[in-house]
Amino acid sequence: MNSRNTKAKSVILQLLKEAKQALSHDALQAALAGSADRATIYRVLNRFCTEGIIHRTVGDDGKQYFALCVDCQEKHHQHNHFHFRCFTCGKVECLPNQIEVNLPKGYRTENFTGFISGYCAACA
Amino acid sequence: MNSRNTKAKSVILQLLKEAKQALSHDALQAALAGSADRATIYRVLNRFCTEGIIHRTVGDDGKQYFALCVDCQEKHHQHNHFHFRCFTCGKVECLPNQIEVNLPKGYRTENFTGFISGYCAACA
DNA sequence: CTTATTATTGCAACTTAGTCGCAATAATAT
DNA sequence: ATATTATTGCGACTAAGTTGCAATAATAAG
Ligand SMILES: [Mn+2]
Ligand SMILES: [Mn+2]
Ligand SMILES: [Zn+2]
Ligand SMILES: [Zn+2]
Repeated sequence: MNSRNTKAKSVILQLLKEAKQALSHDALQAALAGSADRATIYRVLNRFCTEGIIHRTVGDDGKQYFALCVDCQEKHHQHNHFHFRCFTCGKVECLPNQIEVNLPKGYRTENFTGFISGYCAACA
Repeated sequence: MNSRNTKAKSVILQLLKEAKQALSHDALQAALAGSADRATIYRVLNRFCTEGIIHRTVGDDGKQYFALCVDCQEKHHQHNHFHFRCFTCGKVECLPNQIEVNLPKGYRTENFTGFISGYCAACA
């Protein structure tokens, strides 16, 4: 008996699908309008992350943002892309380009976070 | 009557100079060993940032890290570099290479954050 | 040196983001 | 229909960072 289908899970996943951008916990909570508990939302998001169907990035505002995995295969995840947050409209989007970073000899990457904030084309 | 020389400011600056890496608030607080208040440390760091003598980066642990500006001119700051945090020894270092990110047409960068965590050569 | 001005500090209260224990609920397997 | 246990809701908790306010002390002025 592994994963179960629940209201909270399907609604949160649906919201992430529709959004086509990264969402923060509080954005989801607002969209859920009381239909799921605060802690539940956190737990569902964390579960989705470990299951590999969404990925997490930490913004320069110190908040976590979650987005669907798009170019990821079941086994091989590719998350070395930047995220852009617009100060004005607040949206956080995954930028398409994968980034290469030269690490010093012997260093091993476990987690990549790229985050740029500023003004999007519509708001600039 | 602009900026004043205080104990807290000079000690914190000294610690950042000696460290040769990025330090978190709590690392500084521990090093200060009670010689400066929690809030004071935060305020000094924020002041240093706006004065442009240090720069701030937000880690994938959600914490802020502060490091001296090295390649920065008075007017032109260059902070488009990644930072590396080692899970084992905990150090956070500024990586030398400046990074270019292709933004969509019309986007304006205000803030760049690059953060990689994993294991450094000594700890891997 | 003495006094006045005000940048800076210490302290406590507060906010926000996220986690966790535990009992109740409900999805699934039998 | 029943048993199992993943998931939820609630509340308490932690950690990071900010802010108001009165006290302190660095510097400028006399
Ligand atoms: Mn992915
Ligand atoms: Mn700098
Ligand atoms: Zn925008
Ligand atoms: Zn290390």
